[in-house]
Amino acid sequence: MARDAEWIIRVISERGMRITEQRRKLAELFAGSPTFLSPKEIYRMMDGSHPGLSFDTVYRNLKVLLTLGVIQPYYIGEEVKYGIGPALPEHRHPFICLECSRKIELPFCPVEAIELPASFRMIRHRFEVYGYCQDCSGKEDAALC
Amino acid sequence: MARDAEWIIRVISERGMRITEQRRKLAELFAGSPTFLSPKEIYRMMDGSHPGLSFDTVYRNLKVLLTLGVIQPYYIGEEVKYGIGPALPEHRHPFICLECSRKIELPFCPVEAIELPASFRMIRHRFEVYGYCQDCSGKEDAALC
DNA sequence: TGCGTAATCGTAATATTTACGAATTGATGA
DNA sequence: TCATCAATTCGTAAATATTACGATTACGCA
Repeated sequence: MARDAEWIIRVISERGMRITEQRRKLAELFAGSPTFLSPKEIYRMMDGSHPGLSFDTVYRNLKVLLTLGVIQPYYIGEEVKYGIGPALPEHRHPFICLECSRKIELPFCPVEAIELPASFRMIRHRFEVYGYCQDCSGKEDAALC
Repeated sequence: MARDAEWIIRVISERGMRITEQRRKLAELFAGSPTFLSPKEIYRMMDGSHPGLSFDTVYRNLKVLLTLGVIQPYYIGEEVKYGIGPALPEHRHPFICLECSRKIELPFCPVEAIELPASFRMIRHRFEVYGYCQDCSGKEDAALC
């Protein structure tokens, strides 16, 4: 299932929502952009093909795409930007209890927010957190890091 | 060097800036809070002891503390919050090139933004990113993840 | 092609952050 | 201790970002 503009359009349509010119353009923007996009950037990029575009339309449709799981927010610097789908295939990172070895899946991946210089290419990563789980809290500290 | 209110006050003073009642209160807030604080939360917590407090004062002093390296911003959910110093002793995580094994230090630590349930305690973590560096980009993709 | 309603526009309201002159107050030296 | 002066704060407003809403438009369906 390629994550292109048509995929986005199909997702919107399958959920019973209408395909407007604005949403089609938005899908093309997200599918074609190599960078994450802020609402203001999206507004500027859409205003060319849709003069008189309302900010309401941009924000409303961003929420639609978020709800549908088509895009995700990334908090870069001090602003919120949006990008198509998860950056990598779905996966989880573990929280590992030093006492009971219980493994709990963390609900996020730090790589989603990473910005490397353009010339670098990220292929894979490893992220593990160690500590004491709910049941084992209260044990003595281990050496930090 | 304990990271308490007096430490913050000392840092401000050593840089030749004045110790005002507002800054003293701000230092106590950051030193005493178990959570990160948003500007609005800070304003509300300070307004009790300083009626008529100006937002300008809050934002200006947040910038002062940021510049001094006393606090750091964390982007939690959709808002910016601030917390005292780095969460852990200073350390770096590596970007490792799959081609030339070059190790580049990443300028951030994902743990800074982690929010675990209150009953969990994080002791240490591991974060490594693998890919192709500036010089080795253009090689074929490896299997993702 | 015509209908019903979801979506958009245009505008304004709300929230957040920054800016600035007048007044205040902390730090310094006599 | 007191006077001085500039850094800091206050009070208010401007700038920016986000959300809200009635009137209008246009998409999807029969």
